[in-house]
Amino acid sequence: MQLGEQLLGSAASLAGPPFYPPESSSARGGQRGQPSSGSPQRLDLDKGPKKCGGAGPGMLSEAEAGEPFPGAGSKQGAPDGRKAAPCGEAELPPAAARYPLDSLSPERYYLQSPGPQGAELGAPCSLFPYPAAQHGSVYQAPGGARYPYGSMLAPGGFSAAVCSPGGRAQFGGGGGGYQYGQGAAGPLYSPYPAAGSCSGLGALAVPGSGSGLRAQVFLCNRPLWLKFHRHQTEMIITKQGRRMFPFLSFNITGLNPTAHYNVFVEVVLADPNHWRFQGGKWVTCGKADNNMQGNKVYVHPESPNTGAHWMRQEISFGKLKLTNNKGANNNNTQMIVLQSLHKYQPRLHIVEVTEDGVEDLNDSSKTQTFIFPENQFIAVTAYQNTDITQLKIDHNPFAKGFRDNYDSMYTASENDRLTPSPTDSPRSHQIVPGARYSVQPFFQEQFVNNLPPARFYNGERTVPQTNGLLSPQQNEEVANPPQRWFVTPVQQPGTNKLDMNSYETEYSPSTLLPYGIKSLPLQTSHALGYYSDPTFPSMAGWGSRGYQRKMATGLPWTSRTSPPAFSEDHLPKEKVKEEISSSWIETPPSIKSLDSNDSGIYTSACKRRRLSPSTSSNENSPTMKCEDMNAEDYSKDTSKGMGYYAFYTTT
DNA sequence: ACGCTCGCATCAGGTGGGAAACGG
DNA sequence: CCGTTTCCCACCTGATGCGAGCGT
Repeated sequence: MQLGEQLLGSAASLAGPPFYPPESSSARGGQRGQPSSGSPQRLDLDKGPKKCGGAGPGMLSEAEAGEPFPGAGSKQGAPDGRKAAPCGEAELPPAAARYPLDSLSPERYYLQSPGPQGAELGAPCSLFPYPAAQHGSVYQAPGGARYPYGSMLAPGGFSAAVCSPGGRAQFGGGGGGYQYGQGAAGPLYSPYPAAGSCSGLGALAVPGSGSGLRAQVFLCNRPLWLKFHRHQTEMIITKQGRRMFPFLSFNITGLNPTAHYNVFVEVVLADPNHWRFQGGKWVTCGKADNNMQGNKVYVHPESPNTGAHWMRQEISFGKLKLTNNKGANNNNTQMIVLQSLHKYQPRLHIVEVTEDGVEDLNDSSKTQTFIFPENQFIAVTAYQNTDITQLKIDHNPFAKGFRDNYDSMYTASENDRLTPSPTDSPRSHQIVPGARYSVQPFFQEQFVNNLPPARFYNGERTVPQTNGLLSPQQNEEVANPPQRWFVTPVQQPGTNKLDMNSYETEYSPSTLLPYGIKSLPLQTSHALGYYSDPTFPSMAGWGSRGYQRKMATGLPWTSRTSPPAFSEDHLPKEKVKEEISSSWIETPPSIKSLDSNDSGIYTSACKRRRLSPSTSSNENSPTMKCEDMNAEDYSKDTSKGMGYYAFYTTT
């Protein structure tokens, strides 16, 4: 409990949003009758909804501005994928017990970043750690104590969204605080730096610099999250629990390789409002019920583990499930209990612990919290916004059954078309200035890519699609790299075809590395990801099985170093190549041959789906092209798509 | 005969849609 | 009556098991 609270507190402080005593909101929450089902407590809402109307616009805009992008989802692969991992998900991670999640944050609100759109999505900064400095303003919660926003932030300022340990003290045990923030206060807390403010990397905290190591976290599938966020991400919650999609996937750097850490995600209210989808927009209506009880924390199954372990590969929370069933939470540590129609903010907590997993509650400096505003989402029992639905269908492999056909993807309304228009699509990249590519998130492709699996194989896919897929905003990001994106991996000449074709090559987060990162031998099949071993966590949505399968084993995994220097310009292509090449993921023993993978996926796609004649999967299909593609070409393409990770750092 | 790889079948589980049920 | 939640459905992915084919 304490830990949880502390964490929260710290997080809050860093995030900027202060924690407030839950009083007001909690009171209402308690009234609700059926917490379990999560139904939005109508009591409060009832009145609220009507009110909403008015509030709508403003709130909406924020919501719409969307920062949300979910990313979760993967299935088995993932967690399990890391079979090698010490802790099985099935088992209650030791750490889990330690974080009484229930007590943690149910009542806290996370101050939502105001989210100037520009700042959020478009701002190049978004990819960078949010500068703490900008959060300097103090947000005074109604009746609450005031917490300086960024007070906790590292001096360097980068911690945008990061909560520093020190913050805990401020919150005292009171459990209660919550961060507020709804849009109103906007400017105050947002972790988002003012547009363009993100100055440079220089500001970034360097791991190890200063007192104590400061971790830096990258949101691996950020592009996908952003895409959802633009429309205000929605996450389905069900009694049995529903996986997030997109799911949370991070890359961490800056940890002490030998120290042990618990890594867990906490989901807290992003604002004190109850939301309702009205008139095609999300509007606030009434107050949120912050009394909702239930598990709010999901401890990564591999916790505790060494810093080296966490930094070695991508850390995915693909198995994390969201539920509205209070009753299920105590027993099920894989589920986080939420309330429908409430906006939530996931937080990543990294707590240094002893080898046996015991944390030092007296040393707040050992806790670091990272918040990515684009991860905000509204919990729903049924999708409200069709744009979100379409995004889910287009990107979540398990929802392929709902894709009429690939063509449809292209025929979708321009407004929200998820997939690239003919011009945007795959080949558009060719037209796009190289500069953009460089910035372009490599990973984006993975997540953003709407194309059917078959398309994934296309070697070109990486770059091209990315561009095409990017929404205008995203494109902007590309143009002005919001955060730092890492260069994509380059095909290694020596690798086999599979590798070439494999997603991992292109998409695997692992492949994306910040400059200067050194590769480490990959031990486990792959990142802590949840998408099956083969699959990359970050791939969240795609079947990864195939691709991974024949990934060359033994390829060294590259660990990331501090990002500071990411600018593409600074990255020598050669170096990138090296890194990429060295970043291959090791293939899990269980992995089958590539052929089976590829063929399986690819063929199945062809068989099952009607491929559009013009944009046939073949055309885009990496399968063919990838093979032909030489390493160099590949590297070019990949190098274009640089970043994938949103990078946050605590200081 | 043994081991390995590949292909196929099967199963478990995830997904959104739609209709029904529920509750204010 | 309306909004929300729940349940069931068809479809899909991914993991696994089994047998066939091949090489040693």
